[in-house]
Amino acid sequence: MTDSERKDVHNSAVPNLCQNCEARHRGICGVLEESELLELSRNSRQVVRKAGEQLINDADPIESYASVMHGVVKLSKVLEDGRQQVVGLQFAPDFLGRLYGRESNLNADAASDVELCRMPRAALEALVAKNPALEGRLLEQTLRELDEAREWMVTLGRKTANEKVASFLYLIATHKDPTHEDSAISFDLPLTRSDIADFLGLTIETVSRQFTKLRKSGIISIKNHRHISVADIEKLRRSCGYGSRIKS
Amino acid sequence: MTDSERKDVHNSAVPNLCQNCEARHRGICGVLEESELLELSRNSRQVVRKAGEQLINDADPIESYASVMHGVVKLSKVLEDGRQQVVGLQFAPDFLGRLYGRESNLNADAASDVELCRMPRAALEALVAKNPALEGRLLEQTLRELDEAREWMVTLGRKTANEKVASFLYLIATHKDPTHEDSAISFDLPLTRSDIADFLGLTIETVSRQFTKLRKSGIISIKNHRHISVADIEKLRRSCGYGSRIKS
DNA sequence: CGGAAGCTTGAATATGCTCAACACGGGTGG
DNA sequence: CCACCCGTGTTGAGCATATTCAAGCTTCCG
Repeated sequence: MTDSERKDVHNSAVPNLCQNCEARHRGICGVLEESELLELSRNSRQVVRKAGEQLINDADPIESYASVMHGVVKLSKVLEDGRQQVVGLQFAPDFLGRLYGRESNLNADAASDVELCRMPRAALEALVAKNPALEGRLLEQTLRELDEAREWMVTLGRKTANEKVASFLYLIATHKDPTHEDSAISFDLPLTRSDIADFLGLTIETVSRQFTKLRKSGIISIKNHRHISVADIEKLRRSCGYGSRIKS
Repeated sequence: MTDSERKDVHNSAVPNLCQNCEARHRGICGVLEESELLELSRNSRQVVRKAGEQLINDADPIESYASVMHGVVKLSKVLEDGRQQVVGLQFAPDFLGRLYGRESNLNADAASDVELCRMPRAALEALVAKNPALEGRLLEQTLRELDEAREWMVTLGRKTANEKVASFLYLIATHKDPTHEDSAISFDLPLTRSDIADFLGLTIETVSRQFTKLRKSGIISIKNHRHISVADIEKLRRSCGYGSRIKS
């Protein structure tokens, strides 16, 4: 039991739903007063979805927002003829939904099995209007997402297929282990080859070939198509063509 | 003389610098109280830059922010080996600068001749902390930029060269005339072929060839390499592969 | 007028795509 | 238990689109 859990247990004002939610600490709920959290949680519901299920449709009017509690959510857009582009991935405890939007403008799907904490639009917006700190937290996340989107634009526009796939693996790896204290790391891919292709602007065949190439060159090893081991994260990083994202 | 100008003239509290600035109305300054505007303007300076001049470097620490008063600013990122990607264009009265960032993370260059209104970092951040409405305005702009970035990711990842060039022209055309009351429109390109190529993730040769193709198919006509006339904006839109951005 | 920068065009090439076959694993049902 | 199937992923061969390299043109400006 961690310190923060113990504190929560002794503090009757923290709602059950929020006890073990990451959004309570690092997510948007981290800036809320006890009374605000209580009020919001009364309106919130936990939602569970299987991998592949749609969460939000492009054209849907926005009736609720959510925090990602567990799993990976895939944001995508499609062209008329069906071509698809994944424009973002959201992990816990990210906030989900286009604030102030009329409609969503993009699709959100469960990439893995996910748990969300869904809250009604009006409840959140009322809270934002009342508490500037919440608006600040949302601004921070939006700025982070914008940075990520622009970083990815470089990948989409200027990198080779090989660099794209390496960049994707590097993204997932560093997300697993942000500090990367260790030079070796392994993880399960949260996306199918098809999703990866749509994220990278490639075909599944090309993605597959580049996986093979990275494997044969010893940069990664693959088990069961989904489990990736990276022996030396630096070597992977050097395969990315390298973006900005410089270590300070 | 417009109503708002007359009002400003009769109101001695509106600083000279701000009299004809778009940011005063549609930009970030639109949410400021008179006293706040006065305080901010005392710290602000108008800055003029020629096309091609660098405004902000990737690695620069952030010491000031700015509003675009006139012209077009190009945001870009480069890979180690020099490959470049334009990740955004900013027009008046957009806000310029990565709020809360340690360094800029991207380059900002004058795409055309530009005028900026530059304010010191501390002055703006103090104002943001004091006035939640300003934070709200910044959040709105950031959300808009995020929408645009994601829209462009589709263009970069999934469109053909021809659709990319059409999408670029459509972007500029609709920016000139957001209502597009008229089906015909003409304008000067604010970017060189090289910048356009870097925006679209193509080479200049491919961009040039697609311009020629669009011209030969009668969708656009070109004068002096820079001046574009679109006879029927709908026809151009249909060449874009079509994104989302649905008219409501 | 001459030179430079920006743009266009052409021919050959390469990178990633398409189409097609096959492999692997997990689940279902005989 | 094995046979079969379906979803997912891999591999190969041929092809298409965009790139590269090279030459020539237009516009601007001294």
